[in-house]
Amino acid sequence: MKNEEEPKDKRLKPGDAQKLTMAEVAKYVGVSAMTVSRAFRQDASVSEETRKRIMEAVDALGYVLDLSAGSLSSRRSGFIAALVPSINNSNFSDTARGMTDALQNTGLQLLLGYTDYSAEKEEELIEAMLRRRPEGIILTGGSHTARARRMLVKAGIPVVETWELPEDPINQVVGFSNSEAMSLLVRTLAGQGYRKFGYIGGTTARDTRGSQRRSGFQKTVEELGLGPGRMISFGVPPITMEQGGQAIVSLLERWPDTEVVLCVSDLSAFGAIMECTRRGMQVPRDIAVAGFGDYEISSICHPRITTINVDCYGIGRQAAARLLDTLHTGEATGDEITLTGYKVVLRESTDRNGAPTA
Amino acid sequence: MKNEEEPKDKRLKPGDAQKLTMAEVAKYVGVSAMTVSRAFRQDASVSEETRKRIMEAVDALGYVLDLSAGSLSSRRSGFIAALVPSINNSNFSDTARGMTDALQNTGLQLLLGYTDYSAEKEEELIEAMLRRRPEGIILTGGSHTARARRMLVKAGIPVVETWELPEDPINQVVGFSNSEAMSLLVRTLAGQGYRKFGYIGGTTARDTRGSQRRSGFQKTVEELGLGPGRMISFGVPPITMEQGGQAIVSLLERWPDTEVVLCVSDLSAFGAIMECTRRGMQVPRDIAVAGFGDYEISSICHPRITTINVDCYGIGRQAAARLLDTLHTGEATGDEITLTGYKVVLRESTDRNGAPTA
DNA sequence: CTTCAAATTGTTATCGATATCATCTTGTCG
DNA sequence: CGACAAGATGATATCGATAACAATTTGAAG
Repeated sequence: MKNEEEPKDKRLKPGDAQKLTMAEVAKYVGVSAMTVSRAFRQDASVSEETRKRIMEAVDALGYVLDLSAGSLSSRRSGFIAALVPSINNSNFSDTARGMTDALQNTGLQLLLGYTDYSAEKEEELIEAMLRRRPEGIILTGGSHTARARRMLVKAGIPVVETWELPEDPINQVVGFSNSEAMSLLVRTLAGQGYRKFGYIGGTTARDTRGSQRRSGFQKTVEELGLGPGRMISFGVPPITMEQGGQAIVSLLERWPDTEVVLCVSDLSAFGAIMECTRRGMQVPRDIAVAGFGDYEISSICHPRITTINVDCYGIGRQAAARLLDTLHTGEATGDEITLTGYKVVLRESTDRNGAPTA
Repeated sequence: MKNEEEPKDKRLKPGDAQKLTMAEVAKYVGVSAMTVSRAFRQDASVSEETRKRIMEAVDALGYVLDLSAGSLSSRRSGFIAALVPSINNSNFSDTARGMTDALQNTGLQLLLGYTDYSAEKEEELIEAMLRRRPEGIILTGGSHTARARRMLVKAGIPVVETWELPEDPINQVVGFSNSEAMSLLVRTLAGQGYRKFGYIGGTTARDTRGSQRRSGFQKTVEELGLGPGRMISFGVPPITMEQGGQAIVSLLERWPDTEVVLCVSDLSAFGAIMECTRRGMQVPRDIAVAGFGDYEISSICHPRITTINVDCYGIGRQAAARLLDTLHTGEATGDEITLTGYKVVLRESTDRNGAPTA
């Protein structure tokens, strides 16, 4: 019944993939493979005329450079590895974009992985990445398994840790103190007269930045003599918008007189605010809420959310830039800490003068 | 002044990166390199005892497999390339996650790139990706430059186009009709009694899924005899939340009696709703709004947003699964179209019975 | 005690580019 | 005009693993 005669035009013919090599391009042009190789790099010495002829042949034949072969002999993979906790989080995808942009036109390509906030997953990924012999690696945070650290050091490539200030950096750092940033937010709000502070975050273990924010909160509230903060832990980090909503409900059940609630991220803050609105409470009139991260949503939603703006994109961009520096200067730069900025963005959700809308 | 005697403990010593090779591991254990190579693959025939000894040596020496060398000789790169328009968009990052998950434990790694909704950027990226000799490639959408198509066909690897149903597929497709999905939404809302439809989208050219949604809207509104839709184009796609807000303002200025506004995505719908709220209009009492994509925000915000739920994660997962199939069956599978589901999710933002809150 | 198949390990060639050094032009300058 | 530097190109070895085939060992069956 099968009609073998049907036109198999578009079908993938195995033979189609004529493995074209540089040597064949070279033969076609009448030069050596080495010259073709040179023609692909701008620095190399090939006469303009030859390069032009070669490029025409490349076009005509449809040759595509094979970097896996190239990187073996040149001992340069052309990869930069980057690990982020999650890519569905726009803070981190902004960071990834910053890295991609910084690597533009450098001949380096980003090899991206998601750790899912897990140090074990990170360890696995680090090994998987190192097998590709990246020329540098960018990590999120400073908590790694012992084996991960060992592999990184042994790899002998520059490492940049981001988004935090690790106590014991492996190499370079591009980030900020999450604890101090949260502290600043607490002080700012306390300066506006708030006294009864609540906090919503995930159950602590996995998300180190989250726990740093939490401890910054706790420490500062106590320093200000405002007693122990009212802490709610809800769900495995990263906590969702929905969990933010659930969390604020339990927080207010337990401590109904809370004046302002700080959240580990804008996403949970947003969920919290929406849940309050839905329950007929007005933010900030009845309860003030603040987030962390300055996600797009926070400047758009109603009421707009007070938050800490973090230079996510800049973290990625600078991390990649530091790496490039180190690669160029021959890795002698040593370790540095590059601090990235953050700032409190006061918006409607903590406005002391009450009702968000008219 | 420089103290050369300082302990350079953590500093990157160039010599640290003792290029360990398989041969050295082999010598250490007293076997051949080939046996070490075998020990790394589960299928290969190595006695358990030998494998154990080798793995202990690998651990002791800190050897990490070099896949760039491996892929050259095995002619299998272990890469799957994937191009998405943007990674800051959670719909696409869900798709990326679906692909990553599907590739788990297959020994294949995702090589991810962002096209920024540009066919030229896509062409560049396709070339960059092909230089790594991926074993398959996943694209978003069906619009590619002529050269991109040529390169893809020539590469002789399976190609999966996603998120749309291209008229002339290169190879396999995993997606749905954006136009029909939008059409379904229009019909559903018309069925609820809405008559005066508005539409908010980006200026069309770049985002092909966006323009398909737009044309689905326009066609259906006319088919239903509701006259030409009221269309506002605002900003270069992907349009932001903020642009959604600006767009609905101009739409309502021009056609104040509009009953329901459909938006190219939930993000613009959200921005539109928030802007309305801010201006004292109630959604859906004064104006109904619907989105597209069922982003997390839409089920959390207030009012909750009516939208089209798309199986973003499933698109990624199935695209990768199709690719794996094709790779296993030796590429003979030929072309197929895998339809992914979508459904209308009716929520408060288009509720005919009025006021969102009590 | 053979014999032969299966299991285990080794040897050699090779993947496709690039580093390195060698060769050959060309042109400038004393 | 000779010498030498700069520019362009080529020949060969090599990067570090794996494919393919060969060799050896082991064990079960006859």
